[in-house]
Amino acid sequence: MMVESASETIRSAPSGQNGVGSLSGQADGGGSSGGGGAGAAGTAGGGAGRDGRDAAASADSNGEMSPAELLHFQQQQLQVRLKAAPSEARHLHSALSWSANTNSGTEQTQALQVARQFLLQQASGLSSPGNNESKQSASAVQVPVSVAMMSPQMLTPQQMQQILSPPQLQALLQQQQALMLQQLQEYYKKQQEQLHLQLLTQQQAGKQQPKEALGNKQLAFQQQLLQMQQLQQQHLLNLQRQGLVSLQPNQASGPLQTLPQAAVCPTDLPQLWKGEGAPGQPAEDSVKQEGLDLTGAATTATSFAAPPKVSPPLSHHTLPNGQPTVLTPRRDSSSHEETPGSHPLYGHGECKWPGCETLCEDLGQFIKHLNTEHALDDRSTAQCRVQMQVVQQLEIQLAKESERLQAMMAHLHMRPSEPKPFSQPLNPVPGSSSFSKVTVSAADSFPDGLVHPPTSAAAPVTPLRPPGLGSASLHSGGPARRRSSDKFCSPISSELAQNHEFYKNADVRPPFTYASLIRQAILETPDRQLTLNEIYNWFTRMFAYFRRNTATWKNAVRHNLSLHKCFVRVENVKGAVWTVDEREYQKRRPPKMTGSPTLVKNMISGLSYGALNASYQAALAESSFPLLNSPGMLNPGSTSSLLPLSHDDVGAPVEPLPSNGSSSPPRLSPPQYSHQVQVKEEPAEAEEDRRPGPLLGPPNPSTTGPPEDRDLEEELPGEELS
DNA sequence: ACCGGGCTAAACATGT
DNA sequence: TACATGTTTAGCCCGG
Repeated sequence: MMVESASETIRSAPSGQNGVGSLSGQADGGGSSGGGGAGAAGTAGGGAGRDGRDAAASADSNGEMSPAELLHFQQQQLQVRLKAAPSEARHLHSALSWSANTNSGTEQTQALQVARQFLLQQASGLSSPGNNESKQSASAVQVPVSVAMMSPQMLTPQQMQQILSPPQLQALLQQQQALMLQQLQEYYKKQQEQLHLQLLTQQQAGKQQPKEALGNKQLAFQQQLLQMQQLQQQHLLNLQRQGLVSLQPNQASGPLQTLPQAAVCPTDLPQLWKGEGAPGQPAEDSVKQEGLDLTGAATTATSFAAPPKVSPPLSHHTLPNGQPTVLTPRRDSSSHEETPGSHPLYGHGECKWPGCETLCEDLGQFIKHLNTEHALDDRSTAQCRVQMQVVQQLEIQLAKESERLQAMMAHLHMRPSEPKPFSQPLNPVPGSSSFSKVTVSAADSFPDGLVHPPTSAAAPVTPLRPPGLGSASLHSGGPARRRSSDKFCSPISSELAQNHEFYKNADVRPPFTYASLIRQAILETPDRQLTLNEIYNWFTRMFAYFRRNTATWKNAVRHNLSLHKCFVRVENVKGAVWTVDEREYQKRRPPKMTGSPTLVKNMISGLSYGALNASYQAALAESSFPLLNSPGMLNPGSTSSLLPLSHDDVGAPVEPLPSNGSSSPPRLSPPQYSHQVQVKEEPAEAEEDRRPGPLLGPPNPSTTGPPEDRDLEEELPGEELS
């Protein structure tokens, strides 16, 4: 045992025990075990739905440049961005190509609009610039998501550490980064050519177009840019807050790392180009029109300032002259790649300053040039901003790609899981008996060792999807680990409902405590009572994880039933059944929550994400409440689409608290609880008694609501009790 | 360091 | 006797 417990923490030992599905195992009585059925189903997707579209940003940019210039600039921007941002490029590309084909002015405009829409959507999370608060919340939500997508880091470093060993962490991070970078780079290359063509065509078309149209487009793009900037900045901030950035301090090459820096110091931006530099020297492309880009930059700058603090208040402090001073221009180790003697803005004998290709014999000359031509003035500032935007685009793109990657991994991981990955790998090692280990194996199991690290990958991925997954799988590692989640778990029902398929098919240990699961099982039934065997069946039916290691978890179930007062054994005609005494159940945890400090804390965090954001998010991630139920439960519909958002904001913690319960449905009245308790002694009566209760009457006659609803209700009451 | 909650393992009692 | 069901106890881990 000792050994096992030790391993438990790590969760790596695969033990599977009698791997063979123990499903039937519980043959005896009740038997309704009915096969577990797996309905596969959709991966649900949850997928991030956050739709952006709101981006209201009103564009105001006053056209300070001529339409032609604007177009030019615009194209420039596009090019740059495209180079950097593959996926976006894709969209823009499609839009552009479309226009190119038609070659008609209007159509082009449409194409641009499409592109713009796309951009707006990307910036979705951002709300109207005018509203700081809303902006914040939005960003809060969004950031996490994207961050999560970016890598396994979605979990807080601590969590990761907890779950994985340092080497594992490293490997994961590197894997992820490498993947993403690769992806981006590849795409970038592909798109480069196409974009070139597209841009050319667009240019032609553009010339024929009325200037007004161009102006509009420009505005649109500017808006987009602004939004992007916001998004990115927020994102970066969050990254920093969450310490994610720190995680990958070294890798200088990828966009990933560039991002943080970029956000921090405009001067570093150029590096971005350098780094990618490969294909067509972006710098050159983007530059080509010095005059323009200045204007362009200027324009942007103006628009920038104009709108209500577009720039993220947090990171950037606006200087007196309106320039955003971005934190410190710290030259990080990474950037140093480029030899000490060199300068990030100097390469190939020329100045890499956007829009400036001035040739400089040597570094000294360059420095001189830099100080004279690119001194701290409005122009430079504006250019910086533009560059920042570019970087932001990249960031966004990266986030999107990451998201996609995650989704892909999740997808691949999940499906196969049923048939192959999960079950097989896990079982293999029957040797040990502790099932806890099994879980681990799941993670390891990723046979290919590919990216789809179910667990690892999944974790990050899941933020959206199999919410539980991330944490769950990870947590699966240790029994205890779960605990934390449990606190928030109360809304298990919703969680389960949403990830039902996932847990059903994935051999992931659910992030809930036995007690909560048992309760859930019982509450899901119409009469709210189950025999032990039925509980077993529920476990195996609902969780693939419990189809193995039966002995262990069954013992745990029994143990929990006996141990917790909240589970009441009722002698029934048929035998003994177990019921839940909500009052007791609520007492259990609420103690902490209800208490106040903690509770309040949680509440607050849940309500005002702004502040605790980072930590809170981390907590959420850990808790594995992906979707965060509370809202979801209430508004099932919304949930899915807003997953990310809801997830973040919703205060998971809140749910347990009845406080807001008021909003929710009626909830149980205290009396009901008592009913249940009573029930135990007189089963038959008890049942009847319950029904009277508005909510309870589940099954048949009186009441209606699905089990879940009841849960909610029940959960809420807790406070009162406490 | 302490405490409480949670998980696992086991021993033991009972009933079928 | 074997197994299911319950109850208890003990040890470990983790987070507050």
